[in-house]
Amino acid sequence: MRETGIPKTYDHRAVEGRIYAEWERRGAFEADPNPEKEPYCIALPPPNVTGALHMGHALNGSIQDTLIRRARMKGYETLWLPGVDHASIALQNVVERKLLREEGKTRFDVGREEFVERCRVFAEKARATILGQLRKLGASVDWRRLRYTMDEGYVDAVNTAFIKLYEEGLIYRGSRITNWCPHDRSAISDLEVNYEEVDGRLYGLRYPFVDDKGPGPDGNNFAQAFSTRPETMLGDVALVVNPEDERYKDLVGRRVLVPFVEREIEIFADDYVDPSFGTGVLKITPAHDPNDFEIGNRLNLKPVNVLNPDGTMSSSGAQFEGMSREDTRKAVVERLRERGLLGEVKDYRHRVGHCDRCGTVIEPWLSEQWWISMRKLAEPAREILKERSITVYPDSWRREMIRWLENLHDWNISRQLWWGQRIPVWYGPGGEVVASKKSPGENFEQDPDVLDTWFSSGLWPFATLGWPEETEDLRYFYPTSLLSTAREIMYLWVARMIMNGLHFQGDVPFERVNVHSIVLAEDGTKMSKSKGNTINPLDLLDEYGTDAVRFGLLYQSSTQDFAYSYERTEMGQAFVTKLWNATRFVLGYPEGGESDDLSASDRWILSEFNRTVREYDALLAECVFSEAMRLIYSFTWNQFADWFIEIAKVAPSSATPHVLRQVFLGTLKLLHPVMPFATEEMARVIGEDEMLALQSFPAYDPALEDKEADHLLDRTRRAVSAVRSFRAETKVEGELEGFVPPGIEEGVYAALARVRPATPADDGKVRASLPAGDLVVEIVLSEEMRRGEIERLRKEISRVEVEVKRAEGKLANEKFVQNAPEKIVVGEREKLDVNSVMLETLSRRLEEYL
RNA sequence: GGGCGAUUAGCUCAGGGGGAGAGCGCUUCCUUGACGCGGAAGAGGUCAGUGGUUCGAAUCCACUAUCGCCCACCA
Repeated sequence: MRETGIPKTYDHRAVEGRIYAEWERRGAFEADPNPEKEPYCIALPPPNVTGALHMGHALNGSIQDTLIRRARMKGYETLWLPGVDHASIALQNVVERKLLREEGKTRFDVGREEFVERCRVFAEKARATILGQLRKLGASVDWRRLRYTMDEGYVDAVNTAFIKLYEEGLIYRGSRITNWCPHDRSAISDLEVNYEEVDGRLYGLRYPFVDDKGPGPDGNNFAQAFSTRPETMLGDVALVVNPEDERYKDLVGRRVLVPFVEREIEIFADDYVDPSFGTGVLKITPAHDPNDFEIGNRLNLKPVNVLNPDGTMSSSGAQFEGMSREDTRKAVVERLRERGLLGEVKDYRHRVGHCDRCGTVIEPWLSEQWWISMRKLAEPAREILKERSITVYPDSWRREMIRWLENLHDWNISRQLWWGQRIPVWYGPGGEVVASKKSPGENFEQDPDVLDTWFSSGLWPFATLGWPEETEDLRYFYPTSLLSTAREIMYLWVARMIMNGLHFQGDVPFERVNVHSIVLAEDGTKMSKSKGNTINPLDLLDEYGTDAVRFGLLYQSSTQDFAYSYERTEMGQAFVTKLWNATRFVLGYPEGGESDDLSASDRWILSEFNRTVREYDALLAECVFSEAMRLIYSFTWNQFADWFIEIAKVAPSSATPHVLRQVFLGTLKLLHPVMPFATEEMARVIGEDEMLALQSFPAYDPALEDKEADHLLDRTRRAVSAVRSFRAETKVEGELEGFVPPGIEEGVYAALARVRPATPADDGKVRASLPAGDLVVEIVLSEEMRRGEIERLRKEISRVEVEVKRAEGKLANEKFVQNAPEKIVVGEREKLDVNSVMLETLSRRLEEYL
């Protein structure tokens, strides 16, 4: 064995940067329309420019890069298109918090122009960070095509989409109840509201009668309703009871007074009211509750909006004007108590909406907003999913999206935020409303609002390829091949991309969707900054090496969420080391030319490798990463390293040097998509001239399948293991003598089991009979070992007896023989035969020794 | 209130009608000329519970328990 002079462990820090630079220098990741090749394209889900990448990004990056590199090696014109998202509301919140923390100012203190500039600067910085992290991760994206949702071209696509939808009547302006965030002073969509259980109270509110019909049916001179938000009573415009409610027949049509605002309102009947809830009387506040809004519409009542955009009481709030909604609640309750108008107050656990971005309690609030009418857009998307024109892994998410598409409401897309794409609508001096990219004339004012950030990202798969221009890129790469994403944005983003793709491009945005796991903290809970249990992927990449982290993540990745495990990363690291040492072995192994003189071992490893190629590739194609990792790991470690390398040391053929190198290089190629840096370096070390990234992926070759060699090596390895086992149990040292079992590779067996062939002179000596599946290995023993051998035989016999009985029992069952598949029955018969012979052999041996 | 998923070795998790798997941890042995981030040999599990379907169930079905996650306008 030659001295290789190669360090004993692989040093990722010394390798990764150099190799990434080399890939870039070679233009390895660049893709352009090429009529001679099939396209394969993934549009990277653009990370938000709000900070740094997290573990989810690391996982999804690993997944996408693995698929992309595999496709590239398989000969596709492969484009991974990178980009980042301006993240309107999220970034605005981040910058606002920073402003408050560092300067004690709000966005209103600095003004819109200055604030937007600060957002821009922040975004620039975050973007640089993120792109650096993608490089660290080894992402093989085409950097020339980097897109940003605030790029001029992208904004133009956004405006085009808006104007088109507006002209088609699918975008409209309307005054409705929206989810209002008083902190952001903006409307948000239904999907941006998180409902959380909170311990609240249910307050009994009494409305004194102001007509002359005397007390109510319960003898009181007031009607009582319950509310969790007593301050909203200032906006009450009616009370409502159920028309079927016998108790309140006489209440309908009577008039009561809303305290404080001293407004007289009427009691109506409406089916919506649940008589069993509270008193069965419902207060109607159309400006602050979506149900009330509808009931108010039915009753033709004008809403009274009592809140300002910042959550304080408006001028309609009488004496409470200017107070916060929280203070108003306390004050209203107190004043009611003083006036004897407060009924029961009960503890009440209920769900309250919070702003997804800032956590503020959402106020249902009547305001004028831009909406997209969803019904017409959703229908084609639903059809496409129903007919499985998009494959979704796992399929349950396809059904979930269908369900969502069947029940969705119109989408509020205007935001009263500052950071984002301005709505391309202009208001003229004469009340004109014009949707246009540019000002339609003098004295026109552009709508001050910006678009929901998901409106722009919904165009991602085609806007990144040049849309609305009919570019060559768009024609060649659209629809993209696959979208890989976390499930938390299936509705926010994925479903909308499908709708938009079908609407604007007339085709699906991607052929397949991979819904990946969520990476949880080590304790199985969600990672969150506030809990302080986040793991920074960059730290991991630095400590363990990118390839180890990628392998660990893919090994854990399935359709289930998983708790991040350092063990898996350590496993990846150990795997890299194992490969590195195999590299050193291959490098130091004697060279040999091509030879046809293949041994059974050579043929076996080629056959085994070939089968691995087929299965591994199929698993990756179906996004079954965890199983693919298990398979390639076990081939590399348990077949190639544990057996073939050991055989190559002791029983090589003239072809072995070539086979060893061929299989090892093939393994590096299989692993390259997953562990790009280390495999690239190893290939270089063993003398490959061309970078792996530019080489082709191993293809399955039926000619390499070799059942005979598989069978032979299977028997040989069992025989070797049986002897090793025997040695460990009996603690015999040194070389053994034994009879060579039939149908095995004699040289391999003798060398690895360290068994010298017995001679005819040994025929009469004491032997150990070692069962090894369907063969028996016989070892010559010294006379003094006879006693121990008797014990060992008894144990073996009782074990084999159980096997025989089990098989006999099964085969004696007529129903089993009749109903079980032929294969199973035959298998059972074979087991019975093998074990019967074994039992006979062992029993005979035992008798001889007794 | 609906829906989806999970419950498998001490730990973290794969698997998915025909003798229970991996990594880590544990035990014994091995400084063999790729590798102690290693090698060899082991120990360890009525696959949450109860019923059912089946010749056969950890696997399919129903229910129960526990834990997650989505969705929903009951004040």
